[in-house]
Amino acid sequence: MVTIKDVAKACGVSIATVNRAISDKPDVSQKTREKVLKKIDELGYIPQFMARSLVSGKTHIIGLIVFDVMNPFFGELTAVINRLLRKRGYRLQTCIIDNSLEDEKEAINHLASLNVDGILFIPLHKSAEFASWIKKLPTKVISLLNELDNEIDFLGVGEKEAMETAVGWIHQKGYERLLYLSPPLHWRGNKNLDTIERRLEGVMKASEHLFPGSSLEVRTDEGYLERSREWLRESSQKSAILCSNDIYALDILKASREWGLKIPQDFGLMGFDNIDTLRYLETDITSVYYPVEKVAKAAVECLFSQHEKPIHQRFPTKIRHGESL
Amino acid sequence: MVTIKDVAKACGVSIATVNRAISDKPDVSQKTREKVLKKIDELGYIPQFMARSLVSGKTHIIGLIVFDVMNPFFGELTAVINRLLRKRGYRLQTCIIDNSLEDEKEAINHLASLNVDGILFIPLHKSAEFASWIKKLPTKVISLLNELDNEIDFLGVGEKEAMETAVGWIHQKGYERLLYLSPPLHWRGNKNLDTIERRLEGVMKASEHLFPGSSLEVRTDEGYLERSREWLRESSQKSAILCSNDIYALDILKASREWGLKIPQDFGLMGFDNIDTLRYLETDITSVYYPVEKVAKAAVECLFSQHEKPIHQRFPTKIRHGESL
DNA sequence: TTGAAAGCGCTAACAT
DNA sequence: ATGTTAGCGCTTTCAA
Repeated sequence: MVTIKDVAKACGVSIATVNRAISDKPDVSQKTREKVLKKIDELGYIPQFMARSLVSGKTHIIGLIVFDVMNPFFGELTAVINRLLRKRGYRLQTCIIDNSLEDEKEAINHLASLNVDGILFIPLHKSAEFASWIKKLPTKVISLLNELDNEIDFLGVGEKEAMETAVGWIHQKGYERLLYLSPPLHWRGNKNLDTIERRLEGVMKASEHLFPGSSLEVRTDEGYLERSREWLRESSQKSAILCSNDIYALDILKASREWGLKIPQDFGLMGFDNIDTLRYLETDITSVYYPVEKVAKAAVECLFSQHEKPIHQRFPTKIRHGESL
Repeated sequence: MVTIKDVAKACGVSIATVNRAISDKPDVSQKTREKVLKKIDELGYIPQFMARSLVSGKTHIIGLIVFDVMNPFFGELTAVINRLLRKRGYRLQTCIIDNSLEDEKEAINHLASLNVDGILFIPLHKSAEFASWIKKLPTKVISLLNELDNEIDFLGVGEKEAMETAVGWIHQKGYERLLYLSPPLHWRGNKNLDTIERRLEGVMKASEHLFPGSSLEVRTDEGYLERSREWLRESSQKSAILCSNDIYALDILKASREWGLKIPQDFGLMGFDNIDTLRYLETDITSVYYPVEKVAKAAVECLFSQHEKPIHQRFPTKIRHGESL
């Protein structure tokens, strides 16, 4: 490995001079600088980030932890954050955790140990111990989409209101019964993630009057496709399926073809996130638009702002009206 | 920041002892070890990765450079690579370059400077200078999907053969004319990327006999949607559009609805990559299956293998037959 | 079983 | 304009 020492030796100068030349310091003669830069190029010298950052204490890196890179929703979020950080002269280092709780902790730990200037992450689970562990970290941690704790900065959307609006809209369209598809509750014995909890709350609250009693069903387990089929068969009333994310909606759409059912003629369908993929479908699925750009922008601003009190910001969503209801 | 020194002081031992305790070295008394670990927990000490790696010279990090995180194809590739690396005790650090040539170089440079144990990347452009610059790096660099240079390790697929097979299949299905949609050629004055070049070659070669003369048209610019519409109008012969990637195919599919044309009744359509998104479409698009898993696996193996001669491996693709042809 | 000290590659303060 | 040196936080000999 070529070090600054090698360059210095090759140039017949001290390492301090080499450092001056590469750091654009003024106090080097033009001649020396050129000589040094030429040698650096010849030798293929690359300054070690590790050594540099050990001295400076800064990395200009922001860590991002993402648990799902297949869902284009997260791809979009990542892309936006990356762009905003680059503009500020920072780099984004993304860590993928494969829906694993152990990896989640490990990834945060790794980034903190890497001494990154901040960590953005989308929590995969919620627990009091996890939150207090995070609060003890020397690194600034911001949670996205899922609120973790009062004292941990958070950027997301008004989940409950989003669902209330969604249910209201479905009711307004004349639907008489509603099936809500949620991710599993209390996953691995943890508290429900913020989004799961609040979306469910929103659905329940709005349904109290709009879809009372058995006109609302909530389904949270893996067999939701079969159950959806059954549920649709059980009544001839006008029925709608509300999905807590677009992937579920896509699965239902796909299944509906096999079932020989038309949307919206045979039942209504609504998703959440409004992922880009929806554009390509023949059936224009109504979905809750998630303001990814706004959340990303606020997150990056939060990262660089000084604030005493923790930031908890929820942006409003809005319904993107399609043809599936 | 809490350092090993602080821990040592708090425990009344030397930093060497603290190090022994955290490094699972045998030569510490059980009592001391426990005391140290307890203090570490209390103080919230996190060993600095930078300092550690500066000493050891190892990072156990593999860098990955991706230029597009919105396309689920790359998401899938990333996820697979991540999983394989974790199994070997390595971490993946992903850098996103926003389709920018400057960022491409910068990202590689950053990872090399970070002293990662290897770099995987999907080249965004091809040039002799770029290749020789890469070869001078002290870090092992492996290119994926796009071959860069004879001496730089490469993993991908038989692009030319894939396209020959695709064209052959289209011909076999009775199509009489073919429109091939390729990404722009000689982007920003660079040599064509390997995939672009070879796919085009494959199309040309197979078409020589199967779609001679004006029965083949190649379109490479941005206005391909309008041109496709026109091209379809120009003849009543059985026509097929072959896309060099699924995103183009999705765009054509979407446009075809606006055009009031049915697939495959009015024209045939074929894509490349067989991205997961296709599953959700009503029209089951025929596409070339890209063996992502195999490529990822080979790439990771290449990373850890010692080999004198550069590795250049192309996996076979196969057609996933849908209903669009 | 423990401590002292060298040194990883670099930056920055201080000398010359 | 250039060189010398301390030290960033850690690991790893070498002594004790």
